[in-house]
Amino acid sequence: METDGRRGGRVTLATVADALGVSRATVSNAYNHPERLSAALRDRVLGTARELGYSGPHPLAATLSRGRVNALGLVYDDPMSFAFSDPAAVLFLQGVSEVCEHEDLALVLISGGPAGAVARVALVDAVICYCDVPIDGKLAAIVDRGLPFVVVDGPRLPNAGHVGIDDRRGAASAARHLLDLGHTRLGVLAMPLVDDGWEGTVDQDRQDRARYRASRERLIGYREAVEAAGHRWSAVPVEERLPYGRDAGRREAAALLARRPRPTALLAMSDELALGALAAAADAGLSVPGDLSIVGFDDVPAAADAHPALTTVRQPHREKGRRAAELLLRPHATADEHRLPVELVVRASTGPPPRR
Amino acid sequence: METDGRRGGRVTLATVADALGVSRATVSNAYNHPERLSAALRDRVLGTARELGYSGPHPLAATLSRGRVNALGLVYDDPMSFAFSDPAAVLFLQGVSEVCEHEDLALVLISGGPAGAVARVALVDAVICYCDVPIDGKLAAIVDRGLPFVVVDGPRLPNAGHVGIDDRRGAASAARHLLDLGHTRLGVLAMPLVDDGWEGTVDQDRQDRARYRASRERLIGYREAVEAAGHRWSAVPVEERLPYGRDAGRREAAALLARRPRPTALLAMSDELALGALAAAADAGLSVPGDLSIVGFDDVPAAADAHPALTTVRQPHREKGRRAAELLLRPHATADEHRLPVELVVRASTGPPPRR
DNA sequence: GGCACCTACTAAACCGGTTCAAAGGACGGG
DNA sequence: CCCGTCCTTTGAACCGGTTTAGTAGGTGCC
Repeated sequence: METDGRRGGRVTLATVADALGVSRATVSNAYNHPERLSAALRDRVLGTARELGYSGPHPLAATLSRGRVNALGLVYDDPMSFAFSDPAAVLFLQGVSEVCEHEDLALVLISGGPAGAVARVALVDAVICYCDVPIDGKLAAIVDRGLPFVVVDGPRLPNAGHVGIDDRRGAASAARHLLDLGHTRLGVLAMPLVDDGWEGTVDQDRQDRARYRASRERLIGYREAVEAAGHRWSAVPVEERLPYGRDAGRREAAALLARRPRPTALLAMSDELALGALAAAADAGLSVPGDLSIVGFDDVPAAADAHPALTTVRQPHREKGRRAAELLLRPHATADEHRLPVELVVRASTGPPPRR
Repeated sequence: METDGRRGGRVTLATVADALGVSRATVSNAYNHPERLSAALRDRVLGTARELGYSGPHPLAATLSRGRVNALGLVYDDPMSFAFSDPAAVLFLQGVSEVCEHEDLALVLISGGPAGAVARVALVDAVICYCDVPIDGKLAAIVDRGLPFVVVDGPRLPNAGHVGIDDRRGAASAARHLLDLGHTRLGVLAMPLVDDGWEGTVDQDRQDRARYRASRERLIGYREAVEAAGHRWSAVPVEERLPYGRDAGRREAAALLARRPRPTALLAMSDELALGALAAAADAGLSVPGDLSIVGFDDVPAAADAHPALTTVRQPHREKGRRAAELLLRPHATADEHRLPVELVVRASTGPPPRR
């Protein structure tokens, strides 16, 4: 028997094995299959390990043999830190982390270099792609590595699970709500549609080129409802500002409210944008919903707390996170596509248009 | 030369090496030290790899040799999913993730089993302990493994970095603000102090036994200010409710407001609790700050958006996250203790006590 | 007393790479 | 023509374990 014991001073499993004159397999078993050892030997092994300052098998090495790291990866298409300023993303993360917790998995947030440097080497068993599958390096890295993954809110991809909502229907219900109330002059607040740093009023071509499937679908939903009500979509101004967030919403709304005739209702593609619009309305001295109705999308917690409370389209963010994680854990226990329900939540930010 | 090529069908580095009749070292170099190979050979290696469907060195194996995983761990003492419902924690996470992004590191969220099952095997190079170092399994696992770590908001520990704020001074400034305004009947809204599921009015013994250093320090800060103003601390009721969050704040405040004489000002140990108190005031038909003043702690974004905007103690959550991460990346480039500034932000939720 | 069967433990292959010392060959200078 | 250098490439050790097939020794059964 010529194991190596302590090489370079590090205390490894072999060190312990040598100290006891047993094989490395035995020490390994003491940790991983205690029942395979006699109680006496097991205690001796564990005792000696403690004395030697050995804190158990190196997880990396164990993992290499076993082939599983017990971790779920999450990639996001903006820098990961942006996710933390988007309440919807935070809820989604919460859902994912609930499952990870329950399953004793680590949750690995992957961002880093645009070339997917981190994604290429991240130690994970599977990946949730909370993004619209931009064909940038991150996803490519995941696919190349052959890791199982699920796409959330993006397009369906071969060999990948899918979780999403019916964005089109949700958007349509928001628009229909306003139209039913009698509004005829609408405006739309959009998130960044194309990654070119552009700001302004969006024409149809740009709408069609929107990078995110969710953005495109929501626009189509609005459009279908507007046209179904007999109005021209081209008469509905769509504003886009950078960066994504409340301030962008405020500026978009300001631009729309400066138009004459002024819109009487705004469709925001997210609650963050809608909350910005609320601020813009206050800036302009308009009362909501007296002078202006506003509908959001997402139903984040702040929507209900807003003044007035925001009418919005609810989607189950946490549930999306949970489903995505579960889809990866039990690939075949369930359909690999999940379309979660959306629901219009009417609160206090919408009402009939002003008398005139 | 008798490498093994394709074993079990998996395409490994050896497969590629064999296909080309070169050594594994050469293939490895093609990926990790391209400059050491002639351009011709390098291209041949990479080309063959592509043909064979080899997507580059297995990160796990590479990592085992190198000893570095390029990932930072984060442990939290509640289930990780709770962190996502605490806006202060979310900001902290954002700070950490900014640094990770910049350094091309993955960020690993560690929760799972109370015994630290996940912490014991998580694949990380170092750990941020965003918690008060409860002596539960998670931290023990980290220490056993000999991983470098930094404690945030907790006690100073040997061989560990530290990031925090002056909780005591921050709390004292909040209390002093109210006392300066002329308030004499105060009440305190506390987060859960001891992990025993208890709810009610907290006596001094329980205050001293508070599990979290930050909780203890904030209480001491309040106390010092109160006593410095010549009042008795024992006359200030401290309420504790479960679980941590806005609803707990609402119920704590309701309890305090039911007292006779009624407190004219509330000190909330966090903004979440303060926002709950705002709701409780509305429930009770009290105007803020006319009938009741409220001071929070944290200055989360929602504090400024509240109605009325919340007076609170600002602490730099994101900066805490950044510092913690940087401390681990450059252990000696900087002092291993960081005490960040706090600052009272006076907004609209505080004013003089009602005339009578 | 002989044989099948357990139990407890071990040897050796394996996981999939990285790295370092050294070897082979080309090249330039004297 | 010989020698020292530089550039490529390689063999072999190493990272720190897990696992499988198999061996020694004891037990139960007839």
